Amino acid sequence: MPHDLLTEFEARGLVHQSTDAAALRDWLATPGRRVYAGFDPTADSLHVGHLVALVLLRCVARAGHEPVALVGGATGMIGDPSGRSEERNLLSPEELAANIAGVERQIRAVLSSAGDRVHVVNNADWMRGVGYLEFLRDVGKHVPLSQMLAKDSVKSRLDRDGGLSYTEFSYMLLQSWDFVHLGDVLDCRVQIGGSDQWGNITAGIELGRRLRSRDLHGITCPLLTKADGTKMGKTASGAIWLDPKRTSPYRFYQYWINLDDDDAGRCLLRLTDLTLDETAAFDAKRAAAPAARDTQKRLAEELTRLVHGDAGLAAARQATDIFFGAEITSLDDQSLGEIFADVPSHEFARTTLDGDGLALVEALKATGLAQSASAARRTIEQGGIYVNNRRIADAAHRLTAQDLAGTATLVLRSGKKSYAVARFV
RNA sequence: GGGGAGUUUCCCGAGCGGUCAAAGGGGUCAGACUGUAAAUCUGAUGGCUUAUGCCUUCGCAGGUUCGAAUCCUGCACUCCCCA
Repeated sequence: MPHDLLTEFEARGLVHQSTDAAALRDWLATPGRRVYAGFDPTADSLHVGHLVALVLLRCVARAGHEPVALVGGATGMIGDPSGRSEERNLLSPEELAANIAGVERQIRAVLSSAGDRVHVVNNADWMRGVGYLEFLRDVGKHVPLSQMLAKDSVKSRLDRDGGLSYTEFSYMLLQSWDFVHLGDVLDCRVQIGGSDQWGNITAGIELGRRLRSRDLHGITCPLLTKADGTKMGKTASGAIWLDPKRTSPYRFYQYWINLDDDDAGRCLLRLTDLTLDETAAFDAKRAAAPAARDTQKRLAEELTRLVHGDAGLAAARQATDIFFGAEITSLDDQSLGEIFADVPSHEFARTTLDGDGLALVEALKATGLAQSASAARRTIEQGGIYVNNRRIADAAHRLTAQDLAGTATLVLRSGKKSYAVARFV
């Protein structure tokens, strides 16, 4: 590592706010320091928005320190009001348990390259046994209400109609205590998080000072946004998840491939392992030959491998080759099944192909590629429908055995990127 | 409590007795161009066995009329002003 961690973060545009930089550098000058980031199990999978924090932790490991990933088994029961405009619904214990398992697995997978220097902890492990009265006396007593009320996350909510419940208000105390506790047991003194976590982080720092006379530090990274101002990782059809069951490796890969030039450049810098020299080289290539989209390809490759492994990347690439390739003529069902595994599919009775066959319009409706028969007809007439990547412009077209790509499968496509598989069994 | 304004198709917003499945914009979906980009341009955008056809839709329920999103009555909700 040519630089210390903080300099590295700064060079990659990953610092939004931080506590005293000199003190931070000083503490991080010793290798093997522990730095933590928390992840609340609000769903059974993390999404792209969480990727930044994970990447930060990976960066921590690369810099010779030890990342601590905290899964919020306890805090997840409460719900963080930060950055939220409305009160959260509480999760059931079953949901929570499932979410914790899913999130923890993903964290371990993404951080696996850092080996045994990674610590994954769950704050439920130390919060479970803490009694309410005990907590109020040991922690609550040391947190001034004036400071809690001054936090933006609290203020903005109090100004709203919905307000905020005592439960969510207390969230800050739990996270503060986590920070102090990790200082106690792991000598972890730095917390990193998204910019919306600044209030919670500083609350923890303050508690550490009061309770332990300990110097804690915090860094927040800017929210990743796209050039158009929207959040990175959000699409019209929802978030991009890390769980392949929610977002297939192919769609994950495609998300990055489709980023525009500037966004791709920033993501390469912020989300990948590439050295600064390497990212600079990509900047140059992009300026010289934007059409080659080298940046997008490398970015998609790096991140898909990080999240889905080599196998996931291979599948995504193979699917991409087929999807954006020529007419599909001779592929066996097995390959088709694998390549299109993540594409919506629909089964029809084999006999529907007999005689006149199955109306294309019906097939489009059944697979969900068209909302209604009318919509299907319109799209066909506008030249937007393809069977096995061959355009069909006749709205009255009927599918027969001749249209099969494999022995029992054919591939439907609407527009450039929406696919569906029809299987005839 | 008194007075006023409003509720239209995914969203905003026109329409104010027939020519209204309803202008315009946004969004979305296709097409062209291109780099699986941006911008731009074109078309489409309630449903149906695709039909100068039928059905559903203009807050809800009734009514007037040959005919209503448009008029009347009641109800619900929203907003504004005066108390």
